[in-house]
Amino acid sequence: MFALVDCNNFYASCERVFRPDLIGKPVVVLSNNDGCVIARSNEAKALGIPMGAPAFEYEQLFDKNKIHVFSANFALYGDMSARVMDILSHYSPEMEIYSIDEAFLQFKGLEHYNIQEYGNEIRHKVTKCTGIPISIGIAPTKALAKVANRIAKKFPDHTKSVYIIDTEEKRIKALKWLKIEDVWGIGRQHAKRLIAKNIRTAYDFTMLDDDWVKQHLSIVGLRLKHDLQGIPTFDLETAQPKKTIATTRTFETNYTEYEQVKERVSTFAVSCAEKLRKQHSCCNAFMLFIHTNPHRDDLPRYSRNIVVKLPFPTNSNIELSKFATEALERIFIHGYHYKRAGITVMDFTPEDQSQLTFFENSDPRHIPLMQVIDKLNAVHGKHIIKLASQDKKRIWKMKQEKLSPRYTTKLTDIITIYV
DNA sequence: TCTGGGGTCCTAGGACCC
DNA sequence: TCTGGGGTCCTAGGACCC
Repeated sequence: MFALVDCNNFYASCERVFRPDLIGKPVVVLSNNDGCVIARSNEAKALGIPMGAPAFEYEQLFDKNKIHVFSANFALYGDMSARVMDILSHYSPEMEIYSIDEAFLQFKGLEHYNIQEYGNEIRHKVTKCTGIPISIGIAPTKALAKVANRIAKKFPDHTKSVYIIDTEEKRIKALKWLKIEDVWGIGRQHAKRLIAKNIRTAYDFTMLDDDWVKQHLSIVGLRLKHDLQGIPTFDLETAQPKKTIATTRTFETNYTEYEQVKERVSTFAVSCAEKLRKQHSCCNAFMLFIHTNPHRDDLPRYSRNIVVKLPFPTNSNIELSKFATEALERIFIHGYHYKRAGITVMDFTPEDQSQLTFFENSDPRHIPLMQVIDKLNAVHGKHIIKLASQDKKRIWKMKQEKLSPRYTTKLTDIITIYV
């Protein structure tokens, strides 16, 4: 059996852990730059705030309904996630962390356990130790565990937030209940096509012909169909090193000057280099993009990206920053109002086996240098050491007007308890 | 009028997830 | 005025090999 454990309204729940006065009240969390809504408590959902709602359009609604608004506090969410995952790992040696707020557990050798009680215990433990409410779906396959989780979430009173699909009757009932557009792996495009064919539920989908599914939804869709039929098709996946790593940001204001954009690009390159070193990879290529605000019709639009193959693999801040700013020179055009830029590094080789090339190589002195920089940044705070091309005067800042304290990761932000 | 039969690798685009 | 930031996989088609 697989269990899918999912934290309820995760970011909103993290904020509430340290603000218990907000329990039962509407809470939303905004994306970077306080741009749009990325998490909502149940009360906020009930008030009709959609996922991705632009904050500026909903300001009045927030005020009118006394909705508590938070800027994204990823330091807090990442730390709370680690706590939840740590607890979950005690309940099964086989676990896949699927996202910041979800994990699959595989249950083996629990045939003589009462699975329902086991699920209740996990739920109780996580809530007690972290304050984060969770829902658990348990079923013979991963896709069905996803379905069960949805039921647990939708009917918390009935299920006590733990639902098990362990009979054919339950499987069919669940699939007939689940709308096709809510099936894990069926996105907008597929849903549209399926509804046009009068496939309205997950059950209808499992009744389709294999060949048709494969032809229209590829092998991915066919595997999903089998998994929903109760034939185990998806295995637990172990953490793999990433194949691409990106750092991209929307700017708080429009940038018109090359120097402004160059500073951001240099910082994105450094961020990618740091992430590369964390997984002991070097990149052989990257993609840089810049574009103007696509939502503004009154300003001329410009959007370009450039893929650069490197002469040698690297994960040095200095080299990557240099290549990135050189690439920027090639696509930057004066006169536009730039709103967003980003870098994706790709085509990785392991750090310890980068091939020396004939003509040009990564500067070997950068290896110990980067080690020292990483160490200093780890001990003395993020980014105490920067390149001269980065943000000396802090010319940029992110809009974060409603940021909560870093309760769990910064000593000065720790809560005070009055006894 | 008739024009072979295999492969591999790479890339762009499209779909999906959180 | 103000609209996020990451990832994965698959397929088709083109370029190239013999």
